[in-house]
Amino acid sequence: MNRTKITLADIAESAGVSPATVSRVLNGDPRVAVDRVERVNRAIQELGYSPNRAARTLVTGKTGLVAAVIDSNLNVFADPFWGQITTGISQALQEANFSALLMVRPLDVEDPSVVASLAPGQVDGAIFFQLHNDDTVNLLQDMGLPLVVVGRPDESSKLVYVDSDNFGGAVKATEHLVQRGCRRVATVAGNQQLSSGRLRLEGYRTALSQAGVPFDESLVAYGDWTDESGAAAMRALLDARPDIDGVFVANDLMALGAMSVLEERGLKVPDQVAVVGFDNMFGGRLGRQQLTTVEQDVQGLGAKAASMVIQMIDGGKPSSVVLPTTLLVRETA
Amino acid sequence: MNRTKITLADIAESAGVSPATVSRVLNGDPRVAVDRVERVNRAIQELGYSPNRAARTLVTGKTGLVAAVIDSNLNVFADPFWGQITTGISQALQEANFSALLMVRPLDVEDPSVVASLAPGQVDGAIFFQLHNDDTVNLLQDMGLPLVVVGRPDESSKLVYVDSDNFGGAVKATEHLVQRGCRRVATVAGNQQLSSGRLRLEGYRTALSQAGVPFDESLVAYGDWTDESGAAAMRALLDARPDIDGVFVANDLMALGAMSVLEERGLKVPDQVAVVGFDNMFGGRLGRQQLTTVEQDVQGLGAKAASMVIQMIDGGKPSSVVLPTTLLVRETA
DNA sequence: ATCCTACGTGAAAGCGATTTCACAAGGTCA
DNA sequence: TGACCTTGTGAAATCGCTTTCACGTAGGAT
Repeated sequence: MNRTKITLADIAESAGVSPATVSRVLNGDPRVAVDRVERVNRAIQELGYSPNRAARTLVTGKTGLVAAVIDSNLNVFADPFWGQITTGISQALQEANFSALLMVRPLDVEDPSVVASLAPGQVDGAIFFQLHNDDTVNLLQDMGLPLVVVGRPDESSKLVYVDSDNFGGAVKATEHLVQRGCRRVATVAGNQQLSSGRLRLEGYRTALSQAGVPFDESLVAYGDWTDESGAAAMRALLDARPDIDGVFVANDLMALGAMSVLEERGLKVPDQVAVVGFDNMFGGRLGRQQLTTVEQDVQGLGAKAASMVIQMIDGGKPSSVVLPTTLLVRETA
Repeated sequence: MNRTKITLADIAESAGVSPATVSRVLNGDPRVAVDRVERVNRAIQELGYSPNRAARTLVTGKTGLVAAVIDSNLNVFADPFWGQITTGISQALQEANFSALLMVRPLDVEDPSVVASLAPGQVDGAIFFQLHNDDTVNLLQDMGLPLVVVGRPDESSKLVYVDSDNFGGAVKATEHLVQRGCRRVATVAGNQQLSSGRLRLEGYRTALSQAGVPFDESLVAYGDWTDESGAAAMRALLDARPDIDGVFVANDLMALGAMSVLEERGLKVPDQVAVVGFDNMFGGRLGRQQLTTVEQDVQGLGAKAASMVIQMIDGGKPSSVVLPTTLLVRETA
């Protein structure tokens, strides 16, 4: 219940040394005599001192802060993805003695306040999520801000990113359906504005073409990641091609919708139509049957992003990373 | 691409005024002559200046930071709740010119690092989530840290909190089942370690007792919020009491599990057994049928928590708040 | 006219750390 | 023994901003 804040000077006095020495002890300078180190540490203990961040920041120029910036326009609200990745980020930063500053902002607008809060000296680095518009990010990068993007940006972009292997996961999922004997493998693709949506569709196409199956436009339908849209897409698919016997759905929530349509139509999963999802949401326990799906390590994604920013802060030049995804074969395919 | 940082002094020089005047303009001091205000603002624009936080913090003693502290022991990972509430917090803070500092830490252990990072001078306030152990929080409160808890703490606790009306929501859900004509209304209760779990169960009991229905232990089963546990609980319930014709399930995910069991047993929802959930997860679109459920305004919860902390920082003494919940009647009851 | 008040402004003193620089003491080498 | 390092320490400057204080200057009251 110590109301008055104690400063480094107090420690110095209490330990009978100079402030400089206390500072050295605090920063692990090896040149300080052992007995003094001990005296100082004891004083710190007794007085319950912890150094003032602002003061330290002011002189060193390092804030110890990394911003996690989320575009508030895309509705991450309902997606567990969001909680997982921030958890990963926060913990990784923490281990390196950084703190995570959370910013939920509309990034599509050219917003000077975002730039201002990330200007040199405000934070040491930043992690951006799934942006449509790279302008702000590029500007900040040009200003010298160490910065990593989660999700794949435009091809042309020079930004460093981390992403799950959406493409590879989709390939595995589709291959699995083919190997299982499916002859008419359809897909419910996700939002094509997002790289994850595009890459999962591309994986599907690639796997089929590698299996010697010509691409068939009528086997592709699009959703927007929600289960409703998955149901609608599945209906459209079945209406156009009743002979479908396998479907790769670009995320689990849409797979849930798709499966309810299959049931509606009296089609047995996986015997008549096999289903593979993506995300491993709720461990595949999302629907009535255990969903066969592709797992991505979302928390790992966050942790990786964090460690890469830290690397950049330390002057490193990490290159972009794609984390592996795993096919989990369960009941539906 | 301005590599060298510009300071307040640069602005002063460029505008031909003293640093003091620039500072006054920055802080909206009304005593500065209009023409000077304009000169200063122009200089700020031209040089692209934004004030250094650390320096400001150092002199004012205000960090502009509010910590959001989550117990990493409880698996918030998979729960969309988490993303929603932090979004609410972050946006509300932002509007008041505060930033959110994210800390995911094990709170059950007496962790000195948590206390240290929240010690006076490090942040202006803090928001805690769902804690089992109040010790750390109470300590920090005693140290004078403005602090709000999300979720209801122990009765004995003097902490200020925000919570959804779990009790009221459960009452409404149960009443709805009774009014609908259900005679044997069971419940699948959630984790009783958490206040939300306890209060939702209590709401169920209260509603029944108000309807003149005596409490029946055999109509209560417990889960741990997962759909698996919901399924297990539902099975136990049906085994013990095959005459159940309505069930209030303490969250939507468990309701999902419960409904799959009902279907397994060939029981029609809602005709033979009516089901009401809690949370309005994914807008009730979680299962095959549109789930009747209780909605809570999670983002509002976060926003409220944030505004209360800010109030406390400004010297106010806000009292705890319980936000209303709404019954959404859809297909399952 | 004289005095007082009010207003706008700038000089300068911090805020709490880090870090450079100089210095004293002791050890080494010739 | 004297010259030269090495090592540990403290004094003091510094980071960029806010804020007190004192100082003109102008207007109002007497």
